Amino acid sequence: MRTSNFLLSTLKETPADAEIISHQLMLRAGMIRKVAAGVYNWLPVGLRVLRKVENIVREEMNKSGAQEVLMPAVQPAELWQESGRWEMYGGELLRLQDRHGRDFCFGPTHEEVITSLISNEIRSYKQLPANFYQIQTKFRDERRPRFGVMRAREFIMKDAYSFHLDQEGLQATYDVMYETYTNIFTRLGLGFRAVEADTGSIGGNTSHEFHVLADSGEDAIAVCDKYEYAANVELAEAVTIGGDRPNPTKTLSKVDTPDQTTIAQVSEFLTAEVKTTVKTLLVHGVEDGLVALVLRGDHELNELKAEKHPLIASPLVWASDEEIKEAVGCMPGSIGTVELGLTVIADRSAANIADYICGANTDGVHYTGVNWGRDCPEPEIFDLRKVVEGDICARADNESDESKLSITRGIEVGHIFQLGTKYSEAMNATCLDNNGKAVVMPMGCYGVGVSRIVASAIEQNHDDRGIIWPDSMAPFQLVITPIGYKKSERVKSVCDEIYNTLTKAGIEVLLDDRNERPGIMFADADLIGIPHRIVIGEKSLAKEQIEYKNRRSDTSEDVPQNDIIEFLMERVVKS
RNA sequence: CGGGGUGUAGCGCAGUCUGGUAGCGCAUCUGGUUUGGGACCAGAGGGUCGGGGGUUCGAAUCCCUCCACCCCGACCA
Repeated sequence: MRTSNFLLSTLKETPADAEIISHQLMLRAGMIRKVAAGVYNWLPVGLRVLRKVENIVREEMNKSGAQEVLMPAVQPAELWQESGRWEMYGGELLRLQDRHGRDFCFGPTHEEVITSLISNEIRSYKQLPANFYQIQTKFRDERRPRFGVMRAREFIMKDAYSFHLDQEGLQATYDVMYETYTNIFTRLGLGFRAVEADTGSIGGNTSHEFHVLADSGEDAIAVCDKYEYAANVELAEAVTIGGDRPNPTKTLSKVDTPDQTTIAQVSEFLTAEVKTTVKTLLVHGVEDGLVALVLRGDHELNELKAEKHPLIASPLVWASDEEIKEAVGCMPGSIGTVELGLTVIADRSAANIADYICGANTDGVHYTGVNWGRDCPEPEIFDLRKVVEGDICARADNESDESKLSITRGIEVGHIFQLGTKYSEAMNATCLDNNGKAVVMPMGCYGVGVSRIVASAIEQNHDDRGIIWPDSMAPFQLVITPIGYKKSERVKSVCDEIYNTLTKAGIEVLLDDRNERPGIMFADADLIGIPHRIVIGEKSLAKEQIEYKNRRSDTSEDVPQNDIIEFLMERVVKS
């Protein structure tokens, strides 16, 4: 490709509304342009990268034995009513009506469509297992789209759905997909990690997320290398801290704490360590009435864990100030475990401390020296809190520095689930087993955020000059920067010859034949992140040398003109 | 959904408080001088000042209203 025939819409200045580096660079490099909140145009440079990712995903999926299909983006409401998600899915589902007033939605995911399709196509266990995928535009009406294509409303996703005779078959395909995803992200040249994950609204049980590791990631991941444990913080198990609960040593006493309502205020006012306080949070129960959740003052509630408790309403609903006043007689900030009169569920660590401080259920008053079993009933114990850096790994058999969790951040680019029979049951997807008996097929589902991968790769690979693509994703492998293309016949003919030879050899070459100053051409090539560059000018040709530079390296090297083709063929990865 | 903020040329911004013919830098186009890391000179084009309504002799500026976009939050006990 020649730049004279290619839309290189680079920007010198950073658009004001782009917050994170990948969004800024995608705009500056002329990869994307915004059409509406969370909706983007892909320009030629961007689309070339997107297609690279798509192709790698497609190749690896095909290798795994999955079959490509294409389902409609617009789906009839009936299918969603059948699965029960028309009501459940909420605001993220973009609902539409056709001219007859019939309800449709723009598909945010395709479990309904595929299950309905396959239930008609697959009749016999002999056709199983089967795995179908597509690469397609999805729409999820995010309440807050942001970060460019990282969290867009319209985006490209690879989604796959597998069907099985039994759980064993599902597990086997799940393992194959785990392997396939590992291959995909390895081929893309990304630093990533597979982590145990919550299954969220899609449903099902076993699940792993694949995260590209980056500080700007929206997810926190707890990792312990020693025990090979990695889990999304949403899910990561928090173990009890500090052995058996100590015996009480203090007596229960009431202290006035006027206007002290937060943990920080109370602990400072009473000159006590934060971890000797507990906070009592009131939420709605499954039945009418409130349930009290007790955490150590320095810990935070993990709402997803709380929602899994059978007595707690899901989704979690916080008690309002009025409800708290009515049930307890005080405002939030002075609630405690003594004579509370509500069901109490305590986090493992909160249940394991003695002589703690909590509210006295009267505004401006707290208790000190509170002990479970003596001053209030023993609580029900449940894992309620978010893990924090330095917690002991749930898989560890002893407490040591090696068994401590570290927390890193990641961008979720892949997610694999074992769905079980949630959808096949609802939509009656059965096949006959070898006894001629109808069996509801267990399902798996496997997603890759194709457009998000593009952004996450930039988060991981950039410098102050721009993007540094891994070879596998680069819009072009090589850029030829001539010095004096329009002035020097010799420069022009050498450039054209190398360009033609390499292009014929299947390498994607960008020849910068604009009549620009070298500084502009260098800046553009660096900004759009082409991994390999050669510079051809009269000066070096006089020495029969051609300058080569890798985008990642600070220095260039001179290559004899006669060896340049061989040199480049060796270094530049063919697409 | 709650809170905050911003809408002026393709991009980045000033002008709004205190009403009086719409500006700057970058980009674009023309001519010239340049040409190894975002050049210089001269000239040119480009704006319903987010939309609608109102006040006024006169509105980018004041008032009302709608819209779009961005940020923060959704942990308060």
